[in-house]
Amino acid sequence: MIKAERIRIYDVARVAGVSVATASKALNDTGRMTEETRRRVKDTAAALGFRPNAMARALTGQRSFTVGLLTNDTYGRFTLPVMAGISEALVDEGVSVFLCGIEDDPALGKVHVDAMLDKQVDGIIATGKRVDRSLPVDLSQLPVPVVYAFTQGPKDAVTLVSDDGQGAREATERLLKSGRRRLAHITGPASFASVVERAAAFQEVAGADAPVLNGTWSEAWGHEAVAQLWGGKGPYPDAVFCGNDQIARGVVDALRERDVSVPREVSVIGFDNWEIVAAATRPPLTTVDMNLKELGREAGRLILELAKREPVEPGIRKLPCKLVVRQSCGGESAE
Amino acid sequence: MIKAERIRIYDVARVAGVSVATASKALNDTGRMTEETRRRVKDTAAALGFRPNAMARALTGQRSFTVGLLTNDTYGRFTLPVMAGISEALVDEGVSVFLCGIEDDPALGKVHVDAMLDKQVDGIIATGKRVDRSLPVDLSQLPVPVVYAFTQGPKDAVTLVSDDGQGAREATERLLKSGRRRLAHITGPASFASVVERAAAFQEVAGADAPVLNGTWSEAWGHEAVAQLWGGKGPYPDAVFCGNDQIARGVVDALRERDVSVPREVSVIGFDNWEIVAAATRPPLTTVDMNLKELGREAGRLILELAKREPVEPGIRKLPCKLVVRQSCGGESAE
DNA sequence: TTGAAAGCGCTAACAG
DNA sequence: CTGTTAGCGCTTTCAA
Repeated sequence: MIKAERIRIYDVARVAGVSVATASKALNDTGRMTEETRRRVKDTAAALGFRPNAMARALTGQRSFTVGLLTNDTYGRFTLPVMAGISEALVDEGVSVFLCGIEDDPALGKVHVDAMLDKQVDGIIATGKRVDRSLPVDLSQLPVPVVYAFTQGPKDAVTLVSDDGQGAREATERLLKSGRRRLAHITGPASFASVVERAAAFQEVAGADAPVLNGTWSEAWGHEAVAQLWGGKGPYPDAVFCGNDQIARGVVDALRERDVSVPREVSVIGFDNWEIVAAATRPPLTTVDMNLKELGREAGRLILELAKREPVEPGIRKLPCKLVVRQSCGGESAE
Repeated sequence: MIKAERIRIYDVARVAGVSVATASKALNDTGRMTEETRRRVKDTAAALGFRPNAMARALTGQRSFTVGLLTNDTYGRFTLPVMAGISEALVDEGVSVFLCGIEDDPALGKVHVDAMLDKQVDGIIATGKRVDRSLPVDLSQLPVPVVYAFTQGPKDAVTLVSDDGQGAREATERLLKSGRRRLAHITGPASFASVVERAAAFQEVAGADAPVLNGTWSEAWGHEAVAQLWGGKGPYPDAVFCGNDQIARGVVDALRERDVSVPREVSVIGFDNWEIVAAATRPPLTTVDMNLKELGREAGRLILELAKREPVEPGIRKLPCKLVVRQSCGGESAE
C-alpha cells in the first residue's frame, strides 16, 4: 500500500505555467483559450498522471458520478444480468455503481437509501425479483431521480420491464410453426402477474382451450404436471411451454422417465434462459430470454439522462424477449 | 423527484445556537464541551433530520466510507454470497460498496480501479471465481489497502480462502462414519488447485487407493463417471464424494437411471451447496458449504480495520467449510 | 468550553 | 484569452 501523493490540479497548473482556473477549464473543455494552451495543459496532466478527485468535483455541486442499485433479489438471478448491463452503460461515463441488497427489510432499505443520499448519488435504480412487487422502501420523494427496472414503481415513474406477453407469444408460435398442435402450458402460481400475462398470450396463440396448469416454480412441479397430463388416456400434448426453466427441466426429465422423447415426440420450451438450468437439461432447453442485460443497459442510459437533467418520458417501457433455440423443441436448432 | 434543500451542519449550528465548529465536534463526539451543549446539538440535528454530506466529509482527508469490490465472476455464483457478507459487515459502519465486474479484461479492470481511486475508496476487496487465479489487474501498488477473498493475491497480501482440505475431509469422514467403505471421488479438472487439495484430503481419509476421477465441472461428467465406475464388474462404490454439486447431481441422476438407490445403496455428497442444484436433486444433496458469506463478512471486517489504519497481519487465512446434511448420504438428515 | 478561520481539491463567476 | 476570487459542506487547528 503506497501512499504516493496524488497529483492535484494545482500541480498541473504550476507545471503547465497557467492558473488553476485555466487548467480546470482546459481539462473540462469549457471556457475559451488558445488551442495551444489547452493542449499544453492536457499534455501536462497526462504526463503527470493527473486524475481529478471525484469528491472535490462532486462537492462543487456537480454530479458525483455514482448511482445506487437497490435490490431485494438476494439470489441474484435477475439482478446480476441487470447489474452487468447497467455497469456496461455507465462505465464509459466514469459512473460507478453502489450495489445494495436489502432483502425484504424496510429498515435495511432505508439505511441503504440514506447512505446513498449521503454519498450524493446521481440517481437510484431499483430492481428486484418480481415485476409485480415493489421494494419495501418508498423511493418517490427522493431528491434524486429513480428508475425502476424489473420491479414495480409508482404510476408516473420511469419503469422498465420485459415483454412477457411477446415472449410467450413467440414461444407458442414457434411450437405451432414446427407442426405441433396439442399445446399445454405448465407454469407458476397465478398470483404472479407474469404468469397471468404469459398464460394469456399462450392461449391467445394456442387457443382458449389449450390447458394451463398452475403450480410452483420448481422442477418438482414439472414432474407432477407431467404425471397429471400423461396420467389418463391420450391424446397427450405434443408440446409444452413452461413458465420457467426449472419447471421445463422437470418436465423434460419426467418425460424421459416415461420414455417420451424430447423433442421427437414432444417439444418443450422454457422461460428465463437460466444458463445453468437450460444448458444442463437433456436435451438443452429452448427457452425465452428476458434480455435482462439490455434492460440494465437501458436503465443505465435512462438514469444517466435523468442525472444530466435531460427530460425523460415517464411510463412503463416493455423490452422484447428473445427466443433462444437449443434442442428441446422441434425444427432447426440454429436461430 | 423532490429538490428539498438538504440541511447542512450550518443550519444545525444556527438553530442550536452554537458555531459550526462546535456542532461538528458535538456530532462527532470529539473535542470537549458541556454534555448539555452536545446533547442540544445532537437533538437539533435529529430534529432537523440532518445528514452530513459524505463528499464534504471525505474531502477533509477523512475516509470516504466507500469500498470497492472487484470481481471477474460474472455469473455471480461465488461473488454474490461474498458480496452479501461484505455488505452485512459494512452497512452498520455506514460504508457502501462499489461493485465492479471486470470479466477477464485487464483494460476494463484498470478503468474500474482508476474510477474507484478517483472516488477515494477506503479500500478494495478483490474476489473471483477461482481461488488459484489472480484478477487481471495489479493491485499491489495502490494507495489504498486491498484484501483478497476467494482469489489469489500477492505473497504478503491479506488473503481469505475457504478450507477445501477440511471440507473434503469432513465429507469423507461422514461417509466413513455412516458405514460406507468403498469410496470414490468424482471431481473437476486437476488444473484447479482446489481439485488437488480436495482430492488429497479425500485420499488421506479414504485411503490412497480410493479412486479419484477427474473431468469437467458438469452434470454430464457426473453421468459419464458413473458409467465408468459402474461399467465393469463390481464391487461398485457405496459412496461418492463429488467435486461440486453439478457433478453430484449428474451422479445421482445417473445412479437413479441405473436403478441404484441413493442413499440406500450409495451415498453421495457434493461441494458448494449451490442451493438451486442441491435442493432440486432427488434426493436433495448433502454438500459442503464454503461459507462464502462469512468469508465476505471477514473480508469486510479486515478492510475496515485496514482503512482505519489498524494493523492487520498479512498472510492466507483459511475459513472452515461446513457440511450441510440433506438426504443424499446415509445417516440422520438432521445436523 | 466555545468559536473564528483556514483549507480539503475542484469549479465557476467575474474581472482584467 | 487568462487569472483572481469565492465558495461547495465539512473538519480541525488555534485563539479567545
